[in-house]
This record gives sequence, C-alpha cells and structure tokens, in this order.
Amino acid sequence: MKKYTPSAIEPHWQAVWAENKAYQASEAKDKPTFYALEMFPYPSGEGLHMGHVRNYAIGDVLARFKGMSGYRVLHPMGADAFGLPAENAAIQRGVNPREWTLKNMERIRTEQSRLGNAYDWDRYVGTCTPEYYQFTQWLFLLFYERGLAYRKKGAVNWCPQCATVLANEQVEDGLCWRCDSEVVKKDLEQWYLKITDYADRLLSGIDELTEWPDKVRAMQRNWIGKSEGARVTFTIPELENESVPVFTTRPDTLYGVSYMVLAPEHPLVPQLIAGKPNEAVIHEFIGQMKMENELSRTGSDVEKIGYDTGAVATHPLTGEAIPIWVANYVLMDYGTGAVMGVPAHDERDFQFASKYALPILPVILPPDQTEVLEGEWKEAFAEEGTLVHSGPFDGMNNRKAISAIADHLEEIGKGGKTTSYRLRDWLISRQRYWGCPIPIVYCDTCGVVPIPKEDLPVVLPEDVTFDGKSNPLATSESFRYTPCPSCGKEARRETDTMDTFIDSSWYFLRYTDPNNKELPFSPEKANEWMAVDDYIGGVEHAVLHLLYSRFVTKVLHDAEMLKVDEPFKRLFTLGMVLKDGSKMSKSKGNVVSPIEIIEKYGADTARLFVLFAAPADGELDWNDAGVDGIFRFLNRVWRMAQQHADLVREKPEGKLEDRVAQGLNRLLHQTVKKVTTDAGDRYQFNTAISAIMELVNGIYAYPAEGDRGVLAEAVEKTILMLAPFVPHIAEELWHDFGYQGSIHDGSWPTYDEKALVLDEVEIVVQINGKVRHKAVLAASLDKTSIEKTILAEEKVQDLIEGKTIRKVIVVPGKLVNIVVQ
RNA sequence: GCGGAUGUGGCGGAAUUGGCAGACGCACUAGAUUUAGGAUCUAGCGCCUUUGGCGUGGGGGUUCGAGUCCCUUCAUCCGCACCA
Repeated sequence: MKKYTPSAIEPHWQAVWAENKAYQASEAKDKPTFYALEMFPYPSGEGLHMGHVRNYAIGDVLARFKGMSGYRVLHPMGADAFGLPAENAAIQRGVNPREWTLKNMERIRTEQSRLGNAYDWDRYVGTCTPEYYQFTQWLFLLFYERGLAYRKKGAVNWCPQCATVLANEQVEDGLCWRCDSEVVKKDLEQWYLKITDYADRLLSGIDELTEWPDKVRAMQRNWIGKSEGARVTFTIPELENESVPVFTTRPDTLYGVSYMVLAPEHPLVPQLIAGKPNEAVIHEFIGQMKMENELSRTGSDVEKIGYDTGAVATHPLTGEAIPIWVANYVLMDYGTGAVMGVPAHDERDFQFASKYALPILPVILPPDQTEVLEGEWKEAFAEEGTLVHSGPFDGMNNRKAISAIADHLEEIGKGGKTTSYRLRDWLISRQRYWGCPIPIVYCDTCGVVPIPKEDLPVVLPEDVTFDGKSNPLATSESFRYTPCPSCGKEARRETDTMDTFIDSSWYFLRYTDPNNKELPFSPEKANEWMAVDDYIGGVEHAVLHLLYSRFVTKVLHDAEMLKVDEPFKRLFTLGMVLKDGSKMSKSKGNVVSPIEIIEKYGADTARLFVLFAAPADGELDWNDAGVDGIFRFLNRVWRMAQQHADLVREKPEGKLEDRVAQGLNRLLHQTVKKVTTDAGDRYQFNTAISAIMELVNGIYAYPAEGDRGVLAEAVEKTILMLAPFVPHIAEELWHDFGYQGSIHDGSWPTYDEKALVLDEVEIVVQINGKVRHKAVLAASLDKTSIEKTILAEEKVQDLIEGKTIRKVIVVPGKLVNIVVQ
C-alpha cells in the first residue's frame, strides 16, 4: 500500500493548481457568485503565525465548500503593505523600506501557498505599489471633491515614539495602539475625513448587519456613541452676552443648575479670567492639562479638579447668575466643551459640588417622597421622578419634561433638541514616509490645490533621510517642491502620508477589478461581486478597520460607484491561538511555527487541527498531542481509501438489502447533512469534522462481507467531504480513485431525507423521568400503539408493579415517560 | 459604572425544537499484534458508599421531563469608560 507522505503530495498538487490557475475567479455569468475573504496580512519580517493559519483555514474551507456547491467563487489575497515597521527597519538597519516590504510580501505569499489555500493569485494586491496607491489617492480626491476631506488645526494625539499623530481609534487607554507609548496632545493642522457626517447611517446600518457577531455590532454602536439630548444656551453678561451652548441629556434638570463648567481648552476661558483673582492659577492649570495624556486626564478614577473663573453666566430660564468654573473632567472635543452642573441629579456633578461646596438644588422628587429634604442629599438622584422648583414645569414627570423643556428652549431661542456623537472625524495625516502620499500641494497664490486625478500617482520619492525624528518626505528635495497644478508657480507638496487604515478600507473592492488602469474599480465589476459574502478576521478590527471600510463603502455608494452600502454581508471573528494558556509570543518562547508544523505533518494536518481543536470563534490552545491525533486520523483516512480504491473505481451498484448496509447508508446521509450545515452555514468546523470522523469509524466497522455498493459510495463521499478541509490528501486520493479532474471542481455530495428515516427506533422508557429501560419499536407506530406496546413489555410491568400509573407521556421516536405513584 | 460573552469529565469540547448529558478527539488503563512506524487493532474510561445514588458554577422556580426556559447569586474573560 502506498504510504501517506504529505511532504510529497502537497507540493505536487500546489504546483498543479498553480499551473492550471485552478482557483481563478470565473468571469462566466453561469453561476451565482460567492465572495470569500480573509483579512489580508501585514507583511512583517516574521512570516506567518498560527493565527494566520487559523484565519485562512476558515476562509479556505468556506471558499472551497462554495466552489464545490455550485458557486463561482472569488477568493483573493493580498498584503496590507504600508506601515511603520518598514520605516523602523530603515531607521534601525538602514534597509530600503520598499525592498524590505517586497521581500516580506514574497515570503508571506510563499508561506500562504504552502497552506494550500485556493486563492486567485492573479488578483494579488499590495497596497504599497503605485498601481494600488494611485487609487488610494484617487479616493482621497473623491472625498475632497465631496467635501469629506478637510484640514483643521486642533489638539491631536501625538505618539512621540512613532513620531506621528494618531486617530482617536488608534489610542487605547491613552497609549499608542502600535507601540504602547504614552500619547500626548499637540496642536497641529491636519487632514481629516468627515466620518461624522455618516455617523447616523453608520449607526442605523448596524441593524441590518444581522450576520455580524453581536459583540462587534455592540462595539461599533458604542464607539459611535449616539446620545440624544438638548443644547442649552447660557449667556455671559460681562462678555456682551456672548452665548455659551452646553450639551445635556438631561434638560429636565435645567432648574437644578448651580454652576457651569468649561473645558480648560475652551476658547472663552482666557477672556473670562482676564483680571480675575484666579487668572494666574488657571493659566497654569490649563498648561498642565495640555501636557497630560489622555489617561491621566480622563480616567474615571482621576480626581476632579476645578477652579472658579470668577465670571458668571445667565440661566436661560430663571435669569439667575451661575458661576462659571473650569475643570479637568470636561472634554473640549465632546459636545460643546461646556457642561451645566446639576449636582442633585448627576453623580459627577455631585462629587464636584461636594468637593467645592457648590449648592445642590434638587428639582426632581423621587416617587416615594412628597417633599424635597434639602441638605440631606448624600448622592445624586438620577432615577425617574417628578419635577419641583422648576417654574411652569412643576409636577411634570421628568421623562416628559426632557422633551418639554427642550421644546420650550427652542421656542424662546435658547437652544433645542440635538444629538451628540462620541465619534470624531478621522484624522488621517501621518508624519511618516512609508504610506500613501496625500495628493495635495500648497500654493502661495492658489492656496490648497488637489493634484488632478490624471497626474496620479504622487510617487513616494527615494531621496529621503530616515532619522526617526523628522518627517522623511520633508527631507526630499525632489518631492518637496513642485509646480502648482493650477497656476504653474512653484508650490509646496503636502509631506504627510495617509493613515494605513485608508489603504485597507477599500482593498476588497480592488480585488473585483485588480488591473483597472483608469479607476480604483469599475462599478460593473464591483457590483458583480459585492458585498463580500463571508469576511473572516480578528476581533481586534471590530472598530477600526471595519468601521472605516463601512464608511468608505457608503461614500462610494453615494458617489454611485457601488450599489451596496455595506461592504461585508457576513462577518466572522475568529478566536486567538494560544499556547499553554497564553498568547504566543517570542518573549514567552511559546511560539509554534506554522512552517515547522507543515514540514513535520503537512499543511492538511495543520489545517484540520486548527479547525477541529476548538470552535472557530473561541480561543484555541495549541496542543502537540492533538496534532498527532489529527495526523493519525488522516493516516486512517488514507488507509481506508487505499484499501477500497479499486472498489471505488468499480462503482458497484448498491442494493441496500440488509440492515447493515442500510445502516451505513443512513450514516452517510446523516453525515452529509451535518457537514453541509455545520461547515457551510454555521461556522462549526469542529463538529463537521467530528461527524466525518464518525463516518470513517463507521466504514472501518463495516463488515468485509457487507454490500459493496454502499461501501464504495461512503468511501468516495467521505473524501469529497474532506476536500475543503484537507485539499491535498483529498486530491491525491481522488486521483487514486481514477478521476482525472480535480476533486475541488467536483460536486458536493447531497443527501436524501428518505435515507435518514429509520424503520425501527430505540425508545427510551422512563419511570418518573428516570431512564429505566430501552425498547426497539417500529418507527411507524402511532402514540397509542407505542404506549400499548411499551406498557405490555415484561420489563416495564416489573418496574411498575404495585404502583398506580398517573400519566403516560409519549414522544414518538424518542421516549415514553410513565408517571407512577 | 455601561455593554458583550462564558461557566459541562483529567483536558479540548458535543448536545439546531425542553426528551438517553458527556458525541468526536486528546490523555490514561488493560489486552492483542508487529522487521520499531510519530504504529495498528480490541476493550475500558464522569463521580460515589454500585440491584442503587449523584452529576452541566451555586440557590430557587416552571414542567411528566431542564445543560437548554424563568428568577436569583457567584466567578471568569473581552470591549468601552468623567462622553455631560
């Protein structure tokens, strides 16, 4: 018998598939389309890790399964190739970022090939190539034309380590998402994309993403942070009644305002404190706040610190004078940068007022009280109640008052209902070299001038210096100055590049039309494939990449380049791969190299193990003994197929005359049904594989003298069902069965409900809910006959002897429960 | 604090609708067999005081019947967090 040698068969079939372009997406319109996509990798210098293997194995099973099930499949791969590590390599080792990246891309690609994934390599996309990034620039210009790209000066997140600014989404707990350095604030003029214009659509669109994990949907909702409330305008008499709007979700508590707080960065603060006793102290405080990082400034356990400006504002309804304070807990970039303080009904305000002895004015009466007990407030009351001390609104339920007071403010021109979002605009400028240049020039005569689309790409220059401090593009003499596209005079180029998340927010569209020279993609081709039917990746992109991609897709939809306005129909987030309970990392020394596993056991074993060992959405603890088990299973499959290969070639007619043959036939159909739904619909690869294992066990247990036809069919279909999981061994065995074409073009087996029906079933007999006996009955019996037959059984008679039957529950095909006393 | 999960043998995990808890695999035990291969085959494998009893984090409930439904409680993980 031929021995199973993955190291021989895997490279062989990989070469054959590549030669035949076996997984090229078909342009023929004869079948429904299926777009399977895994998040593309960043080509680091490390090559593939187990997380990649797991990610790609899931995607490949789905792609191959759909391919065998009558779809034409688009299953592309590429590389998210711009980014800081390439530049750091340049700084540290003096290598060229482009060469370094291209080398890594090549390595990852080779390693991906060795996994046997069914990619259409002709559609390969690398985001750092001018062929790709010219269209990233094209998209920037589209955003610019549509008023969605703008420049703004403001306090931005700056990572000193990476020497660049970051978007809000890229700051985690006050630290840089990439290098964990403390992020500081810096005042800079930067480019933004107006994602806030789409906040409401990005939020409501989540409702339609029913095939996304709830967790991710919740995270996105949370991130967008829609909050309905009211704008309330206070005026400042000493500044000629300058108005200061505040945002509040509780306009019902407006009569309880005892002070107002501005963010330290609020533009009115310097005027308010001019000449006041606290002027110097507050200036110092503002200076401190600017130095502080996000975490120490806004963490919820940070103590509230504030100063009285000495100025007052006028309450819009009562006309009373309200002291104006400045405090660390008010953020300039949420709402209006100013809040009203209602200590009686807000926990934070209560803390602040208690600390600084500001008045606490209750205006909502708890339902169980008839009178406000002044001076006895030990905590803020934030529940439902009735308004008191609120002028014309006294006696109103506070929920109703939220709307009533907001409407009233609107009538008198002092505010009105409004919505606030936590989401901020997307800051895309990066002071780094290895990214997509922003196609803009600054001309002394014409101002900000976009590069015309026909002059793209704006190519990254080579004559740059990497010192890790300054923006490298600014050091390029050839790049920095260029004639203004509008007037022809010398103008300065924008020397920042774009956030790499822009590159990855449209790559799935490029795959549909990867060689287009005129456009990022033709609407016709994109519409043919979009949306992505199955998108597989890590949950770490739940907000960043997935939110940006949704935004870009909606803009392209509005620009009439796409019919869909959501990019990913179904999303699957896989769990992490661990070793000994913790994340694999070089520092812990617990990294299992995919390539070593492939060399030792073969890619098929690696794939099958990561799919079998745990549910795909949970954590997977790598287990060497488990890998051995999977390798043994594949050997068992191999022996089974080799032993019966001649039989499968003969295709003997199955007669299904005896019970044993019928049993194997039923097991086969059951397995086809389970594998089809588990692997095709439910992402339950572990149970699909265990079902196939049971079938293999069934075939081994099948007697040598049994019906040949059923056996041959079962063996052949076992291999067909294994094909998406373990493509190489399946292909090899398929050819051993005498087939010429690829098993992966073959049809996925179907099952027959009729074959699943049993003529005899085992009925569990319970007495008072406890299993006491089992009986085999004809499946066709009705309830009454089952009851009669069971009660007549001798064993049952013994069990209920001397007891009174109170009730008999019969579930046909399953059980009989006799309730006795 | 808000939101999303998860709790089942020695281990990873099964159990679409309320109907035999522990499929499948790992590990382990005993036996068979072998020209030694990372073997293969057969049997066993939740716990206990074993004609029986107990058992899906704990407590309560609904039901003839609960891992599954309801209430309550504990623990762990993840995300967000002074967002007015």
